[in-house]
Amino acid sequence: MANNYMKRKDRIILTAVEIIDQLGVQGLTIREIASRQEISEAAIYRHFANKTEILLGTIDYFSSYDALLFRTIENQNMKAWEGITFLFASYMEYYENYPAISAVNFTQEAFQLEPEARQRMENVIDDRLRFINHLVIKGQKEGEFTRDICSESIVDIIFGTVQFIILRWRAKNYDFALKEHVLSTLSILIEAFSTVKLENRFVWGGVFNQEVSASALDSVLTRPGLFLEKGKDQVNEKSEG
Amino acid sequence: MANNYMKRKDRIILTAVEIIDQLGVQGLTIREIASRQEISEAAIYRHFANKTEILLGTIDYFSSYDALLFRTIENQNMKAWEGITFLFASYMEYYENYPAISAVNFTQEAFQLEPEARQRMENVIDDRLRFINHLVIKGQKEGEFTRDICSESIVDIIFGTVQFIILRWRAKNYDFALKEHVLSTLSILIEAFSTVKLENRFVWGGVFNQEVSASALDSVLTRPGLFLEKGKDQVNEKSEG
Amino acid sequence: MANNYMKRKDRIILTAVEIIDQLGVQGLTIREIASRQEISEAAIYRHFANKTEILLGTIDYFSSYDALLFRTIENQNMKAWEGITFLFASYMEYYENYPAISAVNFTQEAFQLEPEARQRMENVIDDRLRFINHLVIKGQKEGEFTRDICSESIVDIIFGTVQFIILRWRAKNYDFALKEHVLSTLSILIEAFSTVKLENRFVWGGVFNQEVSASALDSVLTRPGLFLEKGKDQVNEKSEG
Amino acid sequence: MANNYMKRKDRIILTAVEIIDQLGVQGLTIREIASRQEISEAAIYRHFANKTEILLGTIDYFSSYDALLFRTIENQNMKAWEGITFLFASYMEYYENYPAISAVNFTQEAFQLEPEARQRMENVIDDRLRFINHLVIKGQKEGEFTRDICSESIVDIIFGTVQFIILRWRAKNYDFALKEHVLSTLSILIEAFSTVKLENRFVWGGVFNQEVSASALDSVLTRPGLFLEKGKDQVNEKSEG
DNA sequence: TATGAATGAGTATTCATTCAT
DNA sequence: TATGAATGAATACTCATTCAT
Repeated sequence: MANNYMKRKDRIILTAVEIIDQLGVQGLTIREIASRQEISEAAIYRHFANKTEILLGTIDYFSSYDALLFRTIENQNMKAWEGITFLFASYMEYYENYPAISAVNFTQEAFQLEPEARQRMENVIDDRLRFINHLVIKGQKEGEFTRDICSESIVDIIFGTVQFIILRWRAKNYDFALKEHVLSTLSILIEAFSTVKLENRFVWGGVFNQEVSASALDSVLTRPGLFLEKGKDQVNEKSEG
Repeated sequence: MANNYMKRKDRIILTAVEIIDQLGVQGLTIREIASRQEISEAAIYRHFANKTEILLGTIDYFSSYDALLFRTIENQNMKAWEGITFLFASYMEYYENYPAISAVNFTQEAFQLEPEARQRMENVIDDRLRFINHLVIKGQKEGEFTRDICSESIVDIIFGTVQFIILRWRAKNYDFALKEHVLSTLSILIEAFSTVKLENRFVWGGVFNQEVSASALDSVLTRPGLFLEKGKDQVNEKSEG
Repeated sequence: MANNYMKRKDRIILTAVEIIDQLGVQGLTIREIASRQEISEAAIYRHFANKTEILLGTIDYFSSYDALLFRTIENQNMKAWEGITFLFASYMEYYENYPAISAVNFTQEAFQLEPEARQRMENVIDDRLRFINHLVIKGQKEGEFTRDICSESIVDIIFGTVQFIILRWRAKNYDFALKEHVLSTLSILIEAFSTVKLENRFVWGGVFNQEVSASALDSVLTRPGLFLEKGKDQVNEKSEG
Repeated sequence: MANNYMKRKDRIILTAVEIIDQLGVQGLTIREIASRQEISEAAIYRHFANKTEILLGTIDYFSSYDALLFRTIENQNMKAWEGITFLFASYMEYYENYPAISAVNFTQEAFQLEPEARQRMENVIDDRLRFINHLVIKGQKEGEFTRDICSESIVDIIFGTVQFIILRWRAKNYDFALKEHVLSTLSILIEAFSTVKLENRFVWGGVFNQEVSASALDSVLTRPGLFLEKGKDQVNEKSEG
C-alpha cells in the first residue's frame, strides 16, 4: 500500500489510514504522516488544506464503494438475503485485502473533537443502515423475512453483530478468517429471521460467480485512483448494469 | 454526579468519565479535569501518578459491578436466558441512570496509544464475553438453547447487537428507552436461539423482584466509594442476601 | 525596565513593549518574549491566555495614566490651555523616561489582523481626542480660544502635530528633547488659536510646580505594579484632590 | 484597479497595495497576492526577486508623483501657500480616487523588520518634508509667512495635521470628504502663519484651472505604467506646460 | 492537600523561497 | 512565463509532568 506509483494526495490518505489502524485517531498527526511519507510537514499542506480534510479523505476512501455496491445490488435485483450477503461479503473482502481500512469503522467516537468528520462518518453509517433496512423491508414484503420483528431490530442485530466481529478480528490481530466468519454468522441470522428454510442458504458465494456481480466487484478492486476525476462518475466506470 | 460528598479521587474519575462522554478520549486532558474540578492541575497528581492511572480508573469504574453481577447470577443459579437478561438489564439500568459511563464502552480503539489501558479494557470485554459464553454453553447443555450454533456465534450476536444499540443510543442523544429497547431485542435473539417457545419470555423483570437480586443490586447502587480498598473483594461488601 | 523585582506578568508586558519598540508589532512573537525573559514559551501561557491578551496588556499599560490625567485636569479646574499643556507634558515626560512605550502610539495600523487590539487602541485614541476636544470647547466658551474655528479642527491640529513630532523623534532615534519640542510647538498652536496674547504663555512648567499636580504625577510615576489589584482604584491611590 | 490591461508586475504592486490597505503589512504575504491575482506563488518570483522588492515597489508607487509635483510647483513659480495647497490637494485627490494607496502612508513603523523598505519610506517622507520646508522658507523670505516661528515647526504642524486627518479618514472608513477637509484645515493653518490677511485665501482651486497645472496633473493621471523605464525620468514624460 | 510557576516535547499551520519542468 | 511540489524555519498554542512552597 501507499506505493510510489500513486499520486501524493492518495498516498497521504493511505498513510493516514495506516496510522489510524496502527496508532488510532489520536496517533494521526501531520508529523507522523510526513515522517512515513518522508516529506516535510509543510508539503502535506500542498495537498490538503488542513488535517480535517485528511480525516474526511479517509472516510471518503473508507466508503468509496458504497454507492457502487448499493447500485449493484439494486440493479441486479438481488433478493434481500442475497443483497445483504453480497454487501457484507464485499466489505469483508475489502477488509481482508486491506485490513487497515477496517479501523475507520470505529473512528466515530474518536472524532468527537472533529465535528465535521464525526458527522460525515455518521452519514456513512446511516446510509448503510438505511440501505440494509431497505433490503430487510423488501425481504419482509416478499415473504423472505419474518414480519414478526420490526425491520430496524433485524438491522440492529445484523449490523451490530458484523461490526462486533470486525472489532474482535482487529483486537485478535486478524487471526481468523473474517469473511468466512462473518458470512457464517450472517447465515445464522438470516436463517433465524427467515420464513422459509432454504437448503442453499450458505451458497451465497455463488453471487460472486455470476458474471455481472463479478464484473462489478472487479471494477471496484481495480479502480486506478482513489480520487475520481471530476465529471467521471464512479458508477459509470463500469459499463454494464 | 461528581458531587462534593465524594472523595477527590472519586470525583476526578467521575469527571474523567464525563469528559470522555462529552469530548471523547482525545478531549480528556489534565487541564480539562482540573478546570472542571476547580482545582489546580498539579493537585491531580496528588491522587494519580499519571494520566494513565486515571484512564485505568475509569475502566475500573466502568466495570466495577461486573464481578458482583457475575457472582449474583451464579449464586442465584439463574437459567441461561435469565442470567443474560439480568446481566444486560443491569448494565442498561446503569447506563440509563448514568449515561456518560456508557462512553467507556467504546474507548478501546481510542486507547491505542495507551497500551495498558487498552489491555485492561480488552480484559474487561473478554471477561464479559467469557461469562456470557459460559451462560450460553450452560443453556445449551440444559436444552434451553440450540446446539446447532456454536456458543461463540451466539455470544457475538448478542453482545455485538447490544453494543450497537448502545452506540446508536449515544449517537441519537439518548432519545429512546435503552433498557426497554435492548431487552426487547434480546428477547428476539433468545427466542431465535431457543429450543422451547416460552410464553413468559418477557417476564425477566421478575428477577429484580426476587429478594436476593434486589439486595445485590441495592448494594451496587448504594456503594459509597468507587474504589474498593485492596484486599477487600467487592462482592464481600454486600452482606449477602 | 523589566527588572526582576516585578511580577512575571508585568515583566512580560514590559518586554512586549520593548519588542514592539525595537522590532515592531510584526516582531512581537511569543518566542521573542520568552527568549528575552529567559523562560520557555509555554511559561508565558501561565500568565496570558494568548498573544492578543499580551497586546491588550501593552495598550492598557500605554494608556494606564489616562484616567488619572484626565481626572487631575478636571479636579484642578485647569484652564483649557493649561490642561492641554499639562496633558501633553505628562505624556512626553512619560515617553522621555520610557521611550519604548511611545511605540505603542503607532500600532493601530499594524493591528489590522488583531481586531480586538485594534479596537482597544482606537478607543484609547478616541478617548484622548474627546477629552482634548472637551478642553478646547471649554476654552472657546471661556473666551480663551477663538470660536472662528471649530473645536474638532483645533484638536486635529494639536493632536496630529504632537503625534507627528513623536513619530519623528522615534525615527531620529530620540535625538532631540521631545517634551521641550512638543511644548514649544504647542505654545505656537495655542498662541495661534488664542484670543488673548498672554505674556506668560510659556510658563506652563509652573503647573508641575504646584503641589497638587506634583503629587498626582508622583503617584503616577511611583505606582508599584502595572496591574492594580482588584478593588483598588488607581485614582484612589492618591489621597488628595 | 488592478485590471487586466496592466502588466503583471504592475498588477502585483496594486494587489500588494490593496492588501496592505485591507490587512495591513502583516497581512501582505506572497500567498495572498498570488491568490488574489489567481496565479501561483512561484509566478510572483518571475517578477520580483523577493518580497522586499514588492514592498519597495509599493513605496515607489506611493511616491511616484512626488518628483512631478515638486517640479510642477517649482516650474509654475507658485507662491508658498499656493504650492503647499497644490501639493496636498494633489495628494488628497490621489487618495480619494484610490483610497487604498493612503495606507502606505502609515507603513513605516510596520516595516521595522524590513530595514530597506523602512529606509526608503523614510526617504520619501523626508523628501516631502524637505520640499515643504523649502516652500515655507521661501514664504518666509517673501513675507508671506511669519518669521517668528521656525520653518520646521510650521512644517511639523502642517504635515502632522494632514497625516492625522488621513489616518482618521481611514479609521472612519472614508466617511468624510478628505480633500475638502484637509484643504479647509490647511487654510486655517496658513491663515494662522500668514503675515497678510488675504481675502482670496480659499481660491486655491483655481490652481487646477490653470492650463499648466491641468496638463501636469493630466499626465499624472493618464500615465500608462507604474514603473518608469530606467533612464527615463518621469518628469520628462510630461511634455512640460 | 494544594498550588503557582515552570518546562520540553509536541500540536497544526504558515511563511518566503527554490527548483525541476 | 508559468506552475506543482517541495522545504526549513517559524508561528501560536497545548500537553503531561515536575517541583519548590
